[in-house]
Amino acid sequence: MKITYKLIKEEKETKARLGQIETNYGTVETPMFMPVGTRATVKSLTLEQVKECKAGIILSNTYHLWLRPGEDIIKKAGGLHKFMNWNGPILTDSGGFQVFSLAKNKEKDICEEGVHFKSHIDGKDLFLTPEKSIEIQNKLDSDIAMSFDECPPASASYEYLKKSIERTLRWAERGKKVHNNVNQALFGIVQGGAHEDLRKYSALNTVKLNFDGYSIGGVANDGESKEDMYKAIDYSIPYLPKDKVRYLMGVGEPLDIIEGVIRGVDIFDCVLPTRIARHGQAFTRNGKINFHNAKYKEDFSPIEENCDCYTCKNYTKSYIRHLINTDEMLGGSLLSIHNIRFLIKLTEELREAIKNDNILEYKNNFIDKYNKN
RNA sequence: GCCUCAAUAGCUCAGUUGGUUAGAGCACUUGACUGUUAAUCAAGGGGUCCUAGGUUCAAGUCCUAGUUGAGGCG
Repeated sequence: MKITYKLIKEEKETKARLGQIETNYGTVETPMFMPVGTRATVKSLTLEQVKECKAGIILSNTYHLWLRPGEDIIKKAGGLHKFMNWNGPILTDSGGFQVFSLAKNKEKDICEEGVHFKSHIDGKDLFLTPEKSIEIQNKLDSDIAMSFDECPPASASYEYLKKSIERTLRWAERGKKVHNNVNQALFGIVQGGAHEDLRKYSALNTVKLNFDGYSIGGVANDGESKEDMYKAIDYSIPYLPKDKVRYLMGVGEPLDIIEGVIRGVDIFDCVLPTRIARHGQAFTRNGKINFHNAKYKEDFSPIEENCDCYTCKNYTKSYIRHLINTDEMLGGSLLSIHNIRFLIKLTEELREAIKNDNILEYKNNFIDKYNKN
């Protein structure tokens, strides 16, 4: 069966909502943060560790798995779940995001049929189409597949974005036509930068195609402002059906997740927790901290006193600083665990705040501490 | 004892026929990262160019002596 979304409760003063996604690999609660495992691995972590962070759905990526090891090998392995040994739900991104940045000449390389680009591995000429992306995802057998979209930044011109959302709609329809995995949901993606009319148009017409869930794409892209990101959400959400999942792609920072939830988003994904971890930084209630900083040399307290993650229960800042400072792999792993758990815990607390109808109060308290630094 | 070579940032080293304010990598101190081409990228601080003389308009660079180190010959 495909996933089903159940709306449980809407928060009193905001658009935040509590929900459940039932999948073939278990039921997860929303709002929820999904760790990213682009190449069928959440970088530097075992899936036992990811599970211990209480992750529900994890992400993987069509473009990267298409190139290596190839979707046929994963199909032979029995699908992505078996291949990577993850018995929870998986969402695969379509590759649209990767391919957009790989296309050198946006006007020429991105055409009606699909996107021409060179492999980032060997420079080989490649061509990815909406049909191909869905076919690959069908074989990968993820629980949620994403439509192949064009992902231009909010800074793109109005004219460009207008043409782009039209084409993305046609791509969405084409992908839906070839989609044939009965155990896999397919999501549509709303684009349109920070323009109200474009977002509305894109949302209404994507919903017309009747997908199993809807994403807001093209945000947190190319240094766009927070205001533009929030606009993109606000301009899209009103046109999305209440009985389907809403996914804000690529977000994000703790404050953006809170703002997203308040605006009616259910699920999020982001590379930040694992990337900044490998770069030596950690999320905390008092803002991000950087383990390259000398002040942690003799700090024998955990990253956060009350954090329930494996890292905080077992290691000190001093030790983590030492690992980061000496380029030891374990440093990135321990910080990844903390950061993923931090964002997942954040969404757990947001769910609690929705139940208690006090999410704005929660937000204000959070921001107070987070920005104090 | 003699000969050769070397000595430049904390470390390892570039530095042209003498010619602006002596550079790099690493280390150090910081910053950035939002559907991962990223264990990445960027910035900053840091110099008695072994010492003392000399030549020259001008010396890290040439000359002399010394110091320290490496190697060679006795």
